[in-house]
Amino acid sequence: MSNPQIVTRFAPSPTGYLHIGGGRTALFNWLFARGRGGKFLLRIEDTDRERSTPEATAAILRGLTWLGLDWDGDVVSQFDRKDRHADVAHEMLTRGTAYKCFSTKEEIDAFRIAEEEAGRYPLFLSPWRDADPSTYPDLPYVIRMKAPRTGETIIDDKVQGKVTFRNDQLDDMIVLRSDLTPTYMLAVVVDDHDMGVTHVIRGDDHLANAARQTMVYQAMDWPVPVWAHIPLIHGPDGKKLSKRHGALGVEEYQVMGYPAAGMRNYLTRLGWAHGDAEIFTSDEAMAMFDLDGIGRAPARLDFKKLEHTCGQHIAKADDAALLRELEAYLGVAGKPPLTQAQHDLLLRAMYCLKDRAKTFPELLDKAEFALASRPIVPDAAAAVHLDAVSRGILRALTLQLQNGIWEKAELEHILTAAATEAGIGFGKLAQPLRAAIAGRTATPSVYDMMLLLGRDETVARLSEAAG
RNA sequence: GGCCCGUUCGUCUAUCGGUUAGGACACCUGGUUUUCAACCAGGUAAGAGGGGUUCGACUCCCCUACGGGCUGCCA
Repeated sequence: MSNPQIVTRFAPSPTGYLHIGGGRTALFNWLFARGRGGKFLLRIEDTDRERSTPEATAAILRGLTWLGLDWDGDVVSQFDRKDRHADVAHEMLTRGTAYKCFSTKEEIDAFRIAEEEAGRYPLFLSPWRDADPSTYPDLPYVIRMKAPRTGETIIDDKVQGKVTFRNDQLDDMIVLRSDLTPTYMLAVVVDDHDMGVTHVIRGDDHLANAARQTMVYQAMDWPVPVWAHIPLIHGPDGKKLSKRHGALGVEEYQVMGYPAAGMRNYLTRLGWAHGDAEIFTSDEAMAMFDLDGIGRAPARLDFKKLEHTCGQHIAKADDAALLRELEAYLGVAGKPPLTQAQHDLLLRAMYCLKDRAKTFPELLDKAEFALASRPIVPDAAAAVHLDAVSRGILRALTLQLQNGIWEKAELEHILTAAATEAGIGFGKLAQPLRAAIAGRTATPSVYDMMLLLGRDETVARLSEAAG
């Protein structure tokens, strides 16, 4: 079962929260590695000192943790490895696969602008590429890769297929900046190589980069990893996901009350399929997941399906685990924590709550009977069921409930008889009961609630409502 | 502008030259029901457009349209 040669990684840049698309990328890497006994590594691409923040790193780690995506080993900071990156850049120099370029940023910018205005492709070709080192000035320089100028570079991508790039379309990219810090193009390759990454699964915005990165691998004589560039997620309107679509950060989904297992399931199925499999656990997903099941087209977010998937997972969840996740939700959503009594009652009630909710807010709403304390204040919809006639029936019922045995068969007997006596159907009786017991119109079965609450509490609520 | 990728029901997708184009969500109808949720039965709904190749194309090729990505001393 163990397949030690498989190593994947997730490598976000810490410039904000964990994006929902990033979460899915991480998920795919995690599923692929874990399903094959491989390793899933985490690297923070923090070489951009201007935009990287420790807060963002913390947010990314929180997001991954909430999603249940555990990584192997320590989190790698790309910035911490800058010396190694610089060493590799200099080794490329020695190997003759890179060169020093003394062109200034201003010169290059001016060149690009001029070329674009002339309607040409602004491909900058450094005059220093083949310069004699004896002519080098004593000025700051960058190290550029000496990329092949002819032929083509082929990316054999597990998702996109074979993608060909003409080498004369690619410039000699900078690998080491004039301040001696590495660029992303160099850092990713060096890190992926050093970390032993075998499969690079990432967003397809990196597809073109893969060609340039391949050149770095070749320049260093390193084995090129297996590529899998997955399409980005789009908003419901098919446009690139942006702020106006609402929730972008993974943590926002936690705050909205979606369970992590449901999120994982939904995100796995978004852009990936394995026959007709729709609802599955993460273990099942690991067993099924494969790179060629990933679609080539960007997928759109569909909240209805997300909710349905989450509902299925809530219904199947273990009571205690679900309650634990519910309490975590309460925390992040800024809602008051459960008292011990509420906790205990909710745990006993979970069996009749979990199959009627798709999200935690819904579950909480159905659980109102267990959370509220007397006096029960009915909401507007429930209040209409507590008219004079209903209150009379409730009053009569209260007397009978004080004596009977507190078990379902007996309660059924009493309630059915009460309905018959009042000349109404059971449904007509159930609504005032709900209003009195829970203050709501949508609740679990009245029997479940009465049994859970116990005789004293039930009778007290009924008599209060009866007035 | 150049290069690259994509396009099957409203949405996520199956299909890997021959199917009445299947499933799921959503929606509609009916049923069940103690409200909500769930559940059962049924239904509406798709190969972007145009050319080829082929006995036969959703599937292979080309063009167009639309969407996306890259084109930084950002990642």
